Amino acid sequence: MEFTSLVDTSLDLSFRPRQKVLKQEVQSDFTGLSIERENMVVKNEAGDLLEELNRVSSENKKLTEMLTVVCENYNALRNQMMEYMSTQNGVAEDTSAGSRKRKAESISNPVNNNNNNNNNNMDVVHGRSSESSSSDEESCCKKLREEHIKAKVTIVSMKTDASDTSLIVKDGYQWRKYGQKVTRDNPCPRAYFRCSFAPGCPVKKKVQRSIEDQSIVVATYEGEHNHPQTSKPESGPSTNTSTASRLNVTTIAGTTTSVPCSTTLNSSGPTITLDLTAPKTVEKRDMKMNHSTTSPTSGNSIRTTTTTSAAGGEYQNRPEFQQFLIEQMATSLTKDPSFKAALAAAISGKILQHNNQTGRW
DNA sequence: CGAATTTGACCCGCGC
DNA sequence: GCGCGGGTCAAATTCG
Repeated sequence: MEFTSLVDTSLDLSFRPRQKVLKQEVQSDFTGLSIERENMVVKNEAGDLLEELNRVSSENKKLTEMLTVVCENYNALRNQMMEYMSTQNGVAEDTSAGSRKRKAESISNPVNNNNNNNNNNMDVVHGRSSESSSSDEESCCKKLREEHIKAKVTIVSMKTDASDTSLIVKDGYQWRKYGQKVTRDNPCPRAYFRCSFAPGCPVKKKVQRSIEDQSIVVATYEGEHNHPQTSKPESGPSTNTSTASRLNVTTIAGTTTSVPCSTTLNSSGPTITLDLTAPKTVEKRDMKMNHSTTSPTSGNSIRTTTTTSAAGGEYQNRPEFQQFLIEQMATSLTKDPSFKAALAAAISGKILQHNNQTGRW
């Protein structure tokens, strides 16, 4: 629902009419030829500019009022949407096991169905209930489901040996590989894993080497485990979603724009990479915080792409880190149209409130 | 021999 | 409507 993009709420507040006049004055002073006729032209222009200023001010006022209305509508709609989502969450979860059905599956025997995990069993059970719903509801639920899944996406990057092509990430959970694909944007194959420890565990992960640095493996986790961790990770921190919150691994909540500091390796923005295994290595140049020890088994260190980290607490106090963090936040906030709109609304609201109190404007 | 992995085929959403 | 590409399935193969 990108209706913020329908209305350009950005305001160019850098209106400086005086600048032009000053420029003219400076120019005439510079030439040293202050002709009377030129002064007349300047005076006339100043008058025009004053008029223009008044016109723009009134226009600005109108726009501010319109903006306030738009923001109010936006907030109202958003609240309605949130309410609707909360009421529909149960339904969305019911159908969250996926809607796709292969032709072969419909004619497959029960033995084949036994090979499927409980996900598919749930699919069968809930598929019936969703059949009764209308197509509109179905598509709506699908969108909500997608948003629901989106809210649980965690991206983790790990430093591994570039020669190691296994794409296996030892994160303490038991994964079953169910597919591999070469994607268009990255020549390195992407592997698809499903959590195989608990039959009904909906968590999936995609593992792919970074196109920029082949030694870095990017794992994308989708969903939340409904069971405890099977074993301790062999190296570095756990990269599952439950511990991800503790480690502040990049968790895409809702839309990517809501992440103040996007740290996906594929994104164009800078990356803070916390290597939680070597405390003394700091790559200052690209603000990569390395923190690595040697793994007892593989020797691979795990870098956790993150915004902040409990283990990286000492780095948070570093002025470079804080400055970088502030810059990142400022950048993402200024890029966010909804933030701009909210800010404009807040400012205009304050001004209007102040004017009402003082009776001026 | 059962479990895990590989891999080609299939499905489906999306852009043109 | 068609083609493309990402994601998934499931038969074949490998491994312990």
